[in-house]
Amino acid sequence: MYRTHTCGQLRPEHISQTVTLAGWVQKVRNLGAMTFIDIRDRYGLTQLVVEEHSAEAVREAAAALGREFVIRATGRVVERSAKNPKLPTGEIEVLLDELQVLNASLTPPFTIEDQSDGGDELRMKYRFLDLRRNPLKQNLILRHKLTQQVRSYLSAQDFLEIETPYLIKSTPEGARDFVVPSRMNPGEFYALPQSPQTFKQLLMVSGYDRYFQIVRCFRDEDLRADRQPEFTQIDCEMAFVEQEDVLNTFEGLAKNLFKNILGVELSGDFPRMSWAEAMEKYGSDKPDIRFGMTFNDLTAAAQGKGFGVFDSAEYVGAICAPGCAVYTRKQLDELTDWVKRPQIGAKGLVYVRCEADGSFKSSVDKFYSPEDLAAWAASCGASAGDLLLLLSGPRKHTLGALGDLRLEMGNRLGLRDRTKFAPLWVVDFPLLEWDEETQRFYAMHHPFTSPKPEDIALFETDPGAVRANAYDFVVNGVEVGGGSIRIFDSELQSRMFQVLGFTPEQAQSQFGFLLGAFQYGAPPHGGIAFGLDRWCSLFGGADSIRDFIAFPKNNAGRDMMIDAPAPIADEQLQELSLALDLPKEG
RNA sequence: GGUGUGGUAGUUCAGCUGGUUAGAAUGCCUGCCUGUCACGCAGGAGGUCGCGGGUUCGAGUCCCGUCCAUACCGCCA
Repeated sequence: MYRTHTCGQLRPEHISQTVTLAGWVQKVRNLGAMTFIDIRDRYGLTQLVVEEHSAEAVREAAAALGREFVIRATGRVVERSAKNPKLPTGEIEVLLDELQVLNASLTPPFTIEDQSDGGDELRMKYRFLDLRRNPLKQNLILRHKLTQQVRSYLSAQDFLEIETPYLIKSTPEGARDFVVPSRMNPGEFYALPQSPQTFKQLLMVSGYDRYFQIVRCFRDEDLRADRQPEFTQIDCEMAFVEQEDVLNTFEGLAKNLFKNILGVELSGDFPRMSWAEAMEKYGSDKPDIRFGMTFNDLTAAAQGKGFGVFDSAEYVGAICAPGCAVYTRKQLDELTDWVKRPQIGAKGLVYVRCEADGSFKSSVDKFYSPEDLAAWAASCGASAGDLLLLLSGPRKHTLGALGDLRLEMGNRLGLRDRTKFAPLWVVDFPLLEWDEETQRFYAMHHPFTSPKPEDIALFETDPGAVRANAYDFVVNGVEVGGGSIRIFDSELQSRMFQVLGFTPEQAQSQFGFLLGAFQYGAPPHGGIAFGLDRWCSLFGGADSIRDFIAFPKNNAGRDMMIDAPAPIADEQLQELSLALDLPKEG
C-alpha cells in the first residue's frame, strides 16, 4: 500500500496515529536543526517535519529533496505548536520516521503555485505541470461536476445518452470540416462532425424521443479565447415538441445547474427577446442584460441641421453613460480613438455632456442648438451628469460598433459583475442570411431549421424577412446554447433547399440519407446544443475557455505540448494514396 | 488574410532622447539558522536582448523584413 491517507485528509482526530502519505514536494523549509516539507497531492497539502532527533536516513533524504520530487513519507500525526489557520490540515503535522524518494524531478520551469510566475506559452508547453496548480484543478473539478449534474438531470427527465459517430461525411454548408483520409477507400475522406445534428434528427425518426450527448465537435476555423477547434457540446433533441416545450425543458436544466453548481437561485422565467430587438437595442444577438444603456435611435432628430456626417448617415444612435459628464477632454479623445480602432471601425464619436446645471456641451455645438441637444437627452432618458455617446454610419455596422462601445462603457463603469448572472432567450432569428460575396442565401442556423408558419408566404416575396423557430440561450453576453425546431415535412424541406440554391440532385447527394429517412415517419422535433466549455468558463468567472479544457490548443490550433499537428511519414501518405502539394518555402 | 500588443537571466519584468561592464524580483546553487508555512540571513552562478538585414563612430533602443505568442476583425450553417 503506497499510502494510508491523502494529503488533504488529516485532522486533529488523527493525532498519534502512524500514517503514510505520498505526493509531490511543494516546498522544503530548512531551518537548520529542523526541516519542514510541504507534501501535495490532488486533495491538499500536509506539513511533514524532520527534526534533530529524527533518524539519520530521514535527515539525509530530506536534505536531498527538490521541488516536485515524488515522495512517500511515514510518521506520526502530531499537534502543531504553531498552527496554520490558512490550511485545512494546519492543526497537525506528520513527524517523520521514514522518507522515501519515489522519483526525482527536474526543477520545473515555473512555480507550481496558485499565482504562478509562468507565462501562457510556457504553461501550455508544460500543461501537465500547470494542471498540478489549484486554479486549473478547480476548473476541471467544476467541469466534472457540471457534466455529472447534466447527466443526472437529463436522465431523470427520461433523456437517453446515445453516442453518434465521429467519422462522418463532409458537407460544404457551414463551418470548414476537419477531414480524415480513408485508407480502405482511396481518394475518399471522412469528416469529423461539426455537431451530431443529422444523427440526432435520425434518432428522432427512430423513436428515441429524448436524446442527449456530451459530445466532442470539430470545426476547422480560426480560434478565439472562447473558440477551440475541438470543443464539447451538450447536444439535445426532443420529439413531439414545439419551441415552447424545448425552452421550458432547458430553462429547467439551466436553473438546476445554476442552483446545484453555483448555488445561485434564479427566480422567475428567463426573459425572452426577439432577435430584432436585441440588434436594435443592444447591437448584438447575444446581449449582456446585466445593465441597461440601451440604444436610442436619433437618426430623425439629428438630421437636417447641416451636420453632413449625420445627414448622410443611414443610422444615428446614442447610448447614455450615467454619471460620465465629468469625462475630461482627454478621456473622450481616448474613447474616440478606441471606437476608431479597426476592430470597431467607427469613423468618429460625438458626445453630449449633460452638465450639472442643466446646460449641454457637445462636440457638435456648431450645428445643434441647446434645444436640439435637450431633445436628444430627453429621448435618451438622460439626466444631469450623464454623457451621451453617438455613433453614425451604415445601419448594421453602426449598431454593432455601438454594441461594442456599450460593453466597453459597461466594463469601465463596473456594470459587468461576474458574480451576477442575467440569462435570457433570444428568439425569432431570421431563417436566412444573404451573402454578398456568393450572391445567395445561407441558413443562419442550419438548413433543417423550420420557418415560422406565418412567415412561409414571405419565401416568395422577401426570403430575408422569414423568421425561424430558432433560439439562443444567452448569459451575460455569452452565447451558451442555441437550437431550433426542425423541418419534418419533406415538401417544406425541399423548398428550403431550393431557396438555398440547391438543385434537387445536390440536396439528394448531400442529405439524401436524412431526406430518405424523413419519408418513413419523421415526428415533429427540435432541440438545442449548449457549449460545455463556455458554460464552465461562465461559471468559473473567466473569459477564456482554455483553462477549462485539460489539454487545449493554442491560437494557431497547435497543441504546444505534444507539438501537433505534425508531418507524417511518406509510407503513411502512400498508404492513404495521398500526395502533398505544399507551397514552396521562401 | 488583416489590425493591435508583446518577445531582454530558468521565470516574470525594468531598461529614458542611441553612448562605459544590460538591471530588479523570484527561482537555482553554497553556507548559517529549532516553529517555518511568501521562512530569514550571507554569498554565488546564470544573458546569441526572438531571428536576418539596414542606418550610425556606436543599436536591447531607430528603420525594413521575418518568425513566434496573444487579443480582436474577417471566418465560426
